Amino acid sequence: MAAPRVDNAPSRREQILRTAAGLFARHGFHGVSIAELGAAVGISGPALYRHFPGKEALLAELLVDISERLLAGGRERATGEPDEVLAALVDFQLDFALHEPELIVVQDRDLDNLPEADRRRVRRLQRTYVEIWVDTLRRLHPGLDPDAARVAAHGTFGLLNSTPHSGSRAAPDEVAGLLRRMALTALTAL
Amino acid sequence: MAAPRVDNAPSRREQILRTAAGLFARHGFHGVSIAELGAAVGISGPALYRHFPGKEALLAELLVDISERLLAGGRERATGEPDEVLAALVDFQLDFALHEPELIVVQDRDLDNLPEADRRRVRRLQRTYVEIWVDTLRRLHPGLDPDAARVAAHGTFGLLNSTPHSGSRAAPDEVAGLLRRMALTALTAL
DNA sequence: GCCGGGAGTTAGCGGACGTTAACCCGGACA
DNA sequence: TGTCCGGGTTAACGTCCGCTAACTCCCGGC
Repeated sequence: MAAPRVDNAPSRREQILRTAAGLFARHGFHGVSIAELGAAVGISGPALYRHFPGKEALLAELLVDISERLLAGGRERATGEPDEVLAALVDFQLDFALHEPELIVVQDRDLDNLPEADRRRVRRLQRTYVEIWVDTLRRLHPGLDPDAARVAAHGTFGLLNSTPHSGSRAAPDEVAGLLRRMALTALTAL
Repeated sequence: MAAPRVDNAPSRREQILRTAAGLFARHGFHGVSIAELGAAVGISGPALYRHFPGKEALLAELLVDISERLLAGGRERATGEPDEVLAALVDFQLDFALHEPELIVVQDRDLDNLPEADRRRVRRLQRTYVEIWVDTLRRLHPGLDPDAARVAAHGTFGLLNSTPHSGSRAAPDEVAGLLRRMALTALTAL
């Protein structure tokens, strides 16, 4: 009975997750109460426990889902000529950052509010995703130091993920084009 | 039992601020209790109120100080040929990010845990700092759209500030060199 | 027409946290 | 030498929060 219902539209659950992402992004995990979250989806307080075993579990589901989606997206684009792979990875990460900025924010803000087990799992997923970037960069620039590649990858994430912070009201595709160009240009400096 | 006051020893206040920065960076503002913070500096709990009127005031002092230092550093380097100014700004921001990663983290993680007044003040300082970058970029690339310049500036911050997230144990000056090169290269893509 | 269970409600518990109160103590100095 | 006072202590208060309990209601299947 505790088995997850794999129905095709548990809309409440998803609504809660989406709303939680927004609130956590704005106020931080500890800055959002169960009651507030409930109110934000139109139910109140303890009703959330009909859908999630607890607040931490909710955060865990959010973060695991994000990192799994990033990893899956990365894997889909990992094969081929390194320059094309890199371009695809940049576009993918950029798309994610532009379309779901809350998730980007939550992921690096509240990672350590997770219980140990989930945190380790998320870290593992993230590390694997980064390794795709590292491998691609090293295929493109043979002899590049792995640590340097890792620094470059994280730097590129910072660049591409900067849109949530800049709160730019400029036209989204111009922002996208600019950041893509900056990222690809930066990565020629290796 | 109080240690004899050595002149250049950091005062209690400073010790508290420094320690708070580290703890806030690791666990977030709401994730650190007054008692924990007190314990971390060797006193316990309410003694902090001898030095600060409250927890929020402590955070405010941290954040205002950070953004004032950034702005001051930016202003010092703002005059001269735009390419040289830009290089100096990159080096400055990079230095800050490498030497005080906790402050970088706290600044964009806990900004909205500030009381209104302080938050507005910090935002203002930050905006002014960004404008130095924007002006420099537009002097370097005449006709560059101001919004685009702003996006580019924030992107560069993201790139340069990525070191706290990457937790790289690579040699610091190699990291610095790599990120500086990436940033300056990226900014040629405008 | 019953009835079983998913989904919601309010009441309440226990613990943590920020803050205040009341007290203490050691040293600088008139 | 007596007195202030800065900086520390512990106790306690009030609030908020996560979570549980107990109850209600709607609705689909037999």
